[in-house]
Amino acid sequence: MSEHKDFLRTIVEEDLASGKYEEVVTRFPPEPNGFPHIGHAKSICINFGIAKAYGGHCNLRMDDTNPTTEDTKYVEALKDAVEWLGFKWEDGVRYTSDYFPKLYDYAVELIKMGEAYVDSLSEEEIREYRGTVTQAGRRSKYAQRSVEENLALFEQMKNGECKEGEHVLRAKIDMGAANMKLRDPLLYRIRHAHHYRAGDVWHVYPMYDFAHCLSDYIEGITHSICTLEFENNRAIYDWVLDTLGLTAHRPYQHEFARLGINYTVMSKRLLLELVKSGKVSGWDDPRLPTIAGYRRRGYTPESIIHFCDSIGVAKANSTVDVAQLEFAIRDDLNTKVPRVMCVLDPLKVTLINYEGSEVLDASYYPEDVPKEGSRALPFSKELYIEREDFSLNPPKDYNRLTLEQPVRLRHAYIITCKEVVKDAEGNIVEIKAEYHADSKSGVDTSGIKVKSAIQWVDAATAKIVEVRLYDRLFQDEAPQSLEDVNPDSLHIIKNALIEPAVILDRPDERFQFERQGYFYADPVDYTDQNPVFNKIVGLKDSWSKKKKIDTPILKPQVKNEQIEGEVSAMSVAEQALFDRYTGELQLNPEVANTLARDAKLSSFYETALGECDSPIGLANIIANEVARELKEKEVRELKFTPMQIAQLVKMIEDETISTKIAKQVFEEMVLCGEDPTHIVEAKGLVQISDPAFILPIIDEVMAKNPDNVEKYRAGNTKLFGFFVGQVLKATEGKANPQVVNALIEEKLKH
RNA sequence: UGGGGUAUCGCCAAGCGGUAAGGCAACGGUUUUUGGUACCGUUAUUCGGGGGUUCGAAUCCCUCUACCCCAUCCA
Repeated sequence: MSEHKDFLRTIVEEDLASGKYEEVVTRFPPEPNGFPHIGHAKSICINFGIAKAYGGHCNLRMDDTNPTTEDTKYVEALKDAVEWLGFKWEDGVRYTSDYFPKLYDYAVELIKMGEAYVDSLSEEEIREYRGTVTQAGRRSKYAQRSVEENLALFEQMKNGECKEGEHVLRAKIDMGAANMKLRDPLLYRIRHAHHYRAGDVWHVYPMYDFAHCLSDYIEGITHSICTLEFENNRAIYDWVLDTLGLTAHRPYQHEFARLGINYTVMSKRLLLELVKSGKVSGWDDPRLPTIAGYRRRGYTPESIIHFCDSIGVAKANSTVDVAQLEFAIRDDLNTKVPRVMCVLDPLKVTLINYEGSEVLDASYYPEDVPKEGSRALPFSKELYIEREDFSLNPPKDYNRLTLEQPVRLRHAYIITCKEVVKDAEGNIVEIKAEYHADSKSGVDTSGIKVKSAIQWVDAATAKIVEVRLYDRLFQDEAPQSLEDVNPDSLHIIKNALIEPAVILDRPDERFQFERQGYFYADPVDYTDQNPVFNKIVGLKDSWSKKKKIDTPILKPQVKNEQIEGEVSAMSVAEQALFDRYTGELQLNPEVANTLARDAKLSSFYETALGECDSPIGLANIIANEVARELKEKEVRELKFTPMQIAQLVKMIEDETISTKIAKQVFEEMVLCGEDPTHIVEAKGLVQISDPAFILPIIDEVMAKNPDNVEKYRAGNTKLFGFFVGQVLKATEGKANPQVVNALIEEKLKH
């Protein structure tokens, strides 16, 4: 993690520091109705990570309130994912279904309080009564049922005496609420379904909005962290807990943006479609962004965690470039994994001047990886190299084998091409080459300069392996449907050749096939008879990139033009005020506009005007500073009065205080409502304009930052603000900024 | 369209009135028996647009724009 804290950690730290909670308790609450994907990994890292970082704990809870979609196989997958990532949950796995009895009791309590009712409208009617985003809904006539009737009905619902859809339990909140979620949300619905865990005892099941907040409360959760789409639900979350009076040590919900990655999909629906349609082999298909998929592909838990840490946590919807994920796995594997040689597309090479065979000792790790180990590498007359590593008509900057250009066989000798053998169609089928006996790796005395070293295998001892190459599953950067799948996302090479140590010694399960990428022995299909390797990720390849640059694609640089919308017209009264402000009072039109359009502001202004005859100064501070305070408050809720603002403005006008100090004083007034004159007096905030006092401070600042002085004099005039800021800070804001500016300018000249 | 959110480099993302962090990507260069790694350097006079307040604004005020979420008996 970088030094900065994300907003969630900032909140947690504040809550801990203020004593709101003694210990942080979080939870990861998936619904067991699908396989977890890397978006869940982000949530896991956040929830478990925060708990760990602040010495608290995190629960794993299955949010299983919908019996028709949930299944044990998903809870297993969820547990696996958390475990594989290396996190530990507190005690056993929790289940919302375990709280069903408690939840039922809370519902009964709400009914008794008159805060919930049994509604018997049909599903369509409920929808209709809910209204639309612009129109208020209307309440069902059943909302008038008595507490007794509601109690009896709810009991019948629980006992299975009602049909599905016949009744629901709803909270009695507000059918006209602007927040649609608050229009008497459903709390319970009837389901005569078998619950994978609770069995058949229940006939009513709680809805998310009712169950989740209470489950959090029951578990003593402090910070209930979820994704952005639940922002509107927070109002119900708070309503339920507050209405039930569960306010003592209650949790609060905080939302962050879910993870998106380009060229893939994260929606449960699309993932399920992919699996069901057979476009992928299963939930653990290595092309899928599921945890099981990444795991099978060969990603390490460390790489996933580092990735999640690297992308940050914020509230802006965003799509992370898949390159960032690929970086995380390369970066992790680079220092961990042995290097071996594998030839994917073999081209035979016969060494015409070599006889017999030998065994080379080759290190598994390059010099820059601090790990030890080597393997025996057989070498003889017949070898295979990668077809790509030989060229008859080499492009510019081609570093590999050509008719004229020798190349080193990694860990072995330098070879020179002598003859190219072609078949009837003109395809190259074999290279006849000479090796240089005095060029053996490590004891090279040949003096031959080569431009690169290439991988190879010994024909006699190489093993045949299956290699599965994966490309992005979708061809569209932001795929919308299965239409966008990449038809070419899987390439299976049945006859790749690999050096024997990989198969015989099995020094690891992940390897770097030199110059190609990182590969993983498939945990499912690998057998001794048919070894299978999955390509995790390729190496960075600046060569193939370079070749592509020959045909540069010029993106048309279209800058979206901003459309200026129309400002709504002022009412007659507002217009009259505006005219007076700009005319008689000489206010800036913008300030006048702000004041005139806001009744709270204009009345505040009018009152203050009676106390002080500097209309412009008053208007500025009211339209800017006071406006902020009045955004979510009424005038009577303010601690300060128009008269006090008038006093403040007077002090600015007679230069007792600078505008900077005025801001400070204002902050104080907002909090305590004291007279500005008192605040100024108590804190000694009188402005200092005497150069004799300021000059030494400037000297000090300049002496402390000689490099910045130099930079400024070299032309970095942006640093001017830095110096002013430093001097102001040193005087706790009391120095007259205008005087400081003038003095610094003078000082910095030479 | 009511309400709730969000906008800082190609992609993430710090910043909370005083020098526009960092990572990924890209581009140069050095080292290299992996066209890998590592290392060095370059890449935002500008923060969605326009105004305003201020000595000083990405940060405060006004306003406009764009995008996301909400009208499942899903979570």
